[in-house]
Amino acid sequence: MSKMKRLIDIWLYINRRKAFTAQELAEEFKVSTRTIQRDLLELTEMGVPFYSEVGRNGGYSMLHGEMLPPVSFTEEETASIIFTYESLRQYQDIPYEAEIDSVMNKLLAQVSEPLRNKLASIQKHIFMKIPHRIEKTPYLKTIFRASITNQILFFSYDSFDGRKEKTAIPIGIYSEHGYWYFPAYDLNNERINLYRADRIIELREGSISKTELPHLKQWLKERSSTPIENPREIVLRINRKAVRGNSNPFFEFSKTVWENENTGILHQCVSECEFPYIVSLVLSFGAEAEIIEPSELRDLFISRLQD
Amino acid sequence: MSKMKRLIDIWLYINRRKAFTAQELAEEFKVSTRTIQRDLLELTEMGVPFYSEVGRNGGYSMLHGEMLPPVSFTEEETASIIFTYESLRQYQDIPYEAEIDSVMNKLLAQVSEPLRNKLASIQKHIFMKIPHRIEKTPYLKTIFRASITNQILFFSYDSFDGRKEKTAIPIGIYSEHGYWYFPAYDLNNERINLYRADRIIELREGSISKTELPHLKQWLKERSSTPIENPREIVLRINRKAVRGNSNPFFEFSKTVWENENTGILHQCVSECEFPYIVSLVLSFGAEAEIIEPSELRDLFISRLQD
DNA sequence: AAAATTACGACAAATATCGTCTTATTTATG
DNA sequence: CATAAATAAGACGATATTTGTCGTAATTTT
Repeated sequence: MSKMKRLIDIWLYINRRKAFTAQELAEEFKVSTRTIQRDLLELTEMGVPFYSEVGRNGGYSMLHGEMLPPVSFTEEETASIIFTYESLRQYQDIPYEAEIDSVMNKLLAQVSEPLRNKLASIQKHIFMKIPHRIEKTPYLKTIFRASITNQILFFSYDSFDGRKEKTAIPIGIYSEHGYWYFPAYDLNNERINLYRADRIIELREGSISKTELPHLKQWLKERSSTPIENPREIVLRINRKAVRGNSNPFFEFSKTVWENENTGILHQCVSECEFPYIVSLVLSFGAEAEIIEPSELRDLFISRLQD
Repeated sequence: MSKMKRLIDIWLYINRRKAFTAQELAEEFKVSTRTIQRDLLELTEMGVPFYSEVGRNGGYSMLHGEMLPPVSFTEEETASIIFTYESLRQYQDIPYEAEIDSVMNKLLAQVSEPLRNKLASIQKHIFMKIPHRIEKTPYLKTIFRASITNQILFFSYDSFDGRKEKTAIPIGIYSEHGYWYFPAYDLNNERINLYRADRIIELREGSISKTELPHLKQWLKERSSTPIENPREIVLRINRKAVRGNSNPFFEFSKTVWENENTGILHQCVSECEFPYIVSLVLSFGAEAEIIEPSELRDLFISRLQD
């Protein structure tokens, strides 16, 4: 086996354990410990991050969170990384902003001039429109990290009815309409509440907790599969053009039977507590929508109209 | 210089040019041409993509679109790639789906078990809520590629008033509310129109065009900086809670003076042609908002209410 | 036909690598 | 405080690899 191959194999091998000795590697790779020492010296010079402790019970240990073995991408794979990075750049705050920049530099640094231009031009041809938010979310990365490690966070929260002190373990972060939200297990009332990241005024990191918590995706899934309370069938008459111009997800899940060129009858099953929302929606359509059933919804609509 | 270092340097060197000869490299690296030939043979075996042409004016040329030189990332940088990939996964369709998978595999393949779990758990703690769309956009990548290379596309488009045949050059793609849009230079009417990617029924690729076109970001910028036509100052009285619960970007750019605990006066400058939209908005607030000025807007509101 | 180029085999010289041995140092353990 | 188990590193000869030179062949352009 060539030396070059062995060096890479040693690199891979030591990456898989957190500690190792020269002897161990010598047996694994069937060379003398002296050779291993020389190899390790060379890997150090190449920037592979480990340190040694001399003496009994000594040995080598990986420095964590450092360089991983090199990977080689194709042009299209590199393009995919640049594409996804550029897509997320529209957010005011995202975790890993610094890392995104350094990855970008590493990828672009070593390619040829024309390819660099080609890859850079990807950035000019992609955009994600998200609502622009002025609120800063400086704690986003801390929250995200805490959600992965189950870390307790103490924070002041600017809630609906004033500032409050919270002690909670985040279970993940998600974005919607340009805001970042994080459900977190509140240690005081022992349930999972939803917080908005930009409403944190001050934050302190606590210890790692052992509590078993669902992760974000489970939580979202459970939440969306909760059966509708007080389900009610509603029927609306709507104008085709109104629906077409509207990108409201309400229409995605409803069934519409078209009566003629312009109007149709829409059936949808919603919870009774969503009636006020439906009324707002129909109001915003003006003359282009009409409530047919149930009569309570009609009444609510009319009383709102009179207000 | 060790052979390993020279091989990597040659790799980097040849990536920066599209063609080279053995002699040229021999002079550059101060070794014999025979050694260079042997090095190139080895690089070929390692998958570095170039081919040779024998004879006078021959030499080596890079094959483009293959493997790039290896890069080594830190743990956090790897995490950032996984984070951004996972964020975009919510989209029904994105370009580079296959490449995203293969990058993911390459990155996860070589790390140690615990780190792999740690990186994989990133995926469980991040989510981007975007409106779920059922419409498929199979041509998205083709459109995106065409926008980079200035390629002409022929397509059938399901437009507002029926199916139409189009000949256009896309200048980029962007997403909004879960849909993908692409402005494209229409060769028939010689202007840039906006299309929605999922409304393409059939698509054929044409030749590369030489036309000088603005790219997406320029176009978006010009579009947003177009001065407001018929600017009008509007004044609303609104309820604080209503604004708080609403994530409408309309409120981001307006100035609100709070009269007391609950209500405030909002000033905003909008184009006259947006009046119908403002009326919808105020309607949807019901009793929680009131139009103060201008009187035309009030009248429009009242007439809409009567409808 | 000549020149420029890749392709590759053979062989000896140059260089690098490796194992063994050695010495020194550090640290934990009993 | 001696001992065992580690790293650290120098010296040196044996072995392995790399390199340069030379030679031959093939291909392509001029």
